Amino acid sequence: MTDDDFVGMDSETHLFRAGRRAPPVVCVTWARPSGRKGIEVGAGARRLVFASLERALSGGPVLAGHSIAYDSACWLATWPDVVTLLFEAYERERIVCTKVNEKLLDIAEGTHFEEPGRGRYKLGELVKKHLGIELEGKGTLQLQYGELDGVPLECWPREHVDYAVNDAVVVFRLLAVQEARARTMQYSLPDAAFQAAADFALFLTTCRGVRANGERVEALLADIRAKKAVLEKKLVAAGLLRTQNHRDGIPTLHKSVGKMRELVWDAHGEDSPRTPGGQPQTDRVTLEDLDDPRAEDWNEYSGLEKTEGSFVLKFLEAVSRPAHPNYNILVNNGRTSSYGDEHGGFNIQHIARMPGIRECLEARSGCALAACDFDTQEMRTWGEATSVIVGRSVLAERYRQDPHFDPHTAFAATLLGISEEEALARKKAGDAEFKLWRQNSKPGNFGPPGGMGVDGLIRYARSYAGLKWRDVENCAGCRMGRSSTSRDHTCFAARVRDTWFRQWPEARGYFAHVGSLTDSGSGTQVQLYSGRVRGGVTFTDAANGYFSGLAADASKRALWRVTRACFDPSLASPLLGFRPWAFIHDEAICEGPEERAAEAAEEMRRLMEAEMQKFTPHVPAVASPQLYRAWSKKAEPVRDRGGRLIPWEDRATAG
DNA sequence: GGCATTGGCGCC
DNA sequence: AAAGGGCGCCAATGCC
Repeated sequence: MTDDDFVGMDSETHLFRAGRRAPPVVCVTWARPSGRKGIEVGAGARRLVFASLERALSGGPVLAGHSIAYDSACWLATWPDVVTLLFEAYERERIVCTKVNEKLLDIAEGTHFEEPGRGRYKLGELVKKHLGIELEGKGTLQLQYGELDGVPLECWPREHVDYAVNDAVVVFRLLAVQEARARTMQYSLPDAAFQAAADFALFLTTCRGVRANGERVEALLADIRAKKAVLEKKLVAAGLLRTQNHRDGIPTLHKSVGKMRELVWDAHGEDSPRTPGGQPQTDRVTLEDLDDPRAEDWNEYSGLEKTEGSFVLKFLEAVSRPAHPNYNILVNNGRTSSYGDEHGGFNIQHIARMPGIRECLEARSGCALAACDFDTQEMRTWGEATSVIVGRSVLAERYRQDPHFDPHTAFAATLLGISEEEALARKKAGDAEFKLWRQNSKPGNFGPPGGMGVDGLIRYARSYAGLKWRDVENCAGCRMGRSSTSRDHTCFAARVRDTWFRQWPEARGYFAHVGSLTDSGSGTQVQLYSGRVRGGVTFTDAANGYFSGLAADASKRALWRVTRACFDPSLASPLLGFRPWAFIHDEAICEGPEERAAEAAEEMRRLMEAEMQKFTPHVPAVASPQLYRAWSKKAEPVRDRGGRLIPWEDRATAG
């Protein structure tokens, strides 16, 4: 590695806090492989950043940093006019991140995992692991740079200068180790710079943060607590809730899982469904089968506890100041993840869809949320994957014939033994029975592509929100009915799976290929188009990987395009001034002035479809925009007479 | 008592 | 031959 290849960079900043996740820059350091290095503050730091980006764009060294998305966001916050240069540098793959690289390499090796809260990918940990160096000053010196802002460099304590410069030095030393690792694996990290760009986009999303409506949160909390109080009386009487003295002396109620296990055992004995650890299972589906009011109360109580603890209490903190959901750019299958922290952040990718929950989060005053999600994204990417791997895909052909093809209606028609024309007519007429069949056919389309078997399909169908196969009547040859148990579903599930294989004949060839990858138990998968590698995959990992990873790549590209349009004035996009607000796998949501939101959402659709189309050349890409003030899963696109999008209003919470 | 693991469950 | 995957988080329990 020479000075022409890379320059390691790092920034020290003021402390971040709620509402300021990208604080002002205090100093910027740089280091070259040859040993040259330096530190700049104030106007010098600004000149360094601009010059480094300009050089990178004109064939000079690529900028490398650890979590450089953070540095980039701080540069942008401190010097807003760096925006076009910065986005252009990311776009042209002139910025890379050693944290992203490390994850990509670990995933390729099959050794990627994250120990919760352990910071396995922090600079200090990686430097210790790969360079055998213990970095001094993390958590102490690092927190003191705010006090040095404005102080001339010659007055800085030596250790503060050395600490900052050293971070830039270890970055390119780490990069050298990563390049060597990549060489041994014969892996060129083809999407490293792109993942770094998407990481920047996601960090900007975190910076924006989300606000909650205090009245809605309070009302929801009161409602939950009232419902809990009613159930508590009954569950205490049944011995399923016990009081325990907390150490501060306040007695609190706790569920007695042991007692619940006894009820399951009483009902099923040796035949009880078991957890992997061998205990009688107490999940929702098992308890529903008990047909015991105590178990019903338990299920309802558990749901309320989950809603209160995981969602509503988090929203409470977002009432008086923004909360900042965090994102992780890369997990094993190529997707992102989201997580909470001690600063009031939370995992925004698992907020319940149940009406009333998401609605607590809303746009700031004068703003609307412009949202756009991909239509049946993973069905389309499976169609793409089978087109490429098998050479022919009925599913892809159907999408090409009709970009708005509905695979669930088609599959339900086959299951029911009726024609697609009749199915479509019944769907259009609002036929309730057909609607139920369509809903019940979804697990059949979602599960089997990932290699799901009959038992798995039953479990999936029974836990699928708002769906119960026991409600499917008239299943010839089955004993399906209101009192059916999980075993009675086997016949239906087997029929669903067989029908699925007939519906999409490309499935045989797909699984043959996936099986050949993993013949020896585990194998290596190369992602279509992006070339990202994942090692140590099992059959089901690989079966899922092709379509979920492809969808993830497309969605991240789409988010990048949307984010750049929001920030970079040189694009003069209708999205300019809007800010990405959330990213939920197949959906992007931006926040911005209500009066421009319609055009913004339409532009999101255009950009997202264009990006997705690059990843599914055999299948048309379709995305749907919509507007709302409060987040909701119930929302639908609403247009005025002129066809212009207007914000969707929830009848339940309007007024 | 505090930390680690398990079971369950929310999302896609 | 057969085979859902990916997360993060909470409460209860297990363990030292």
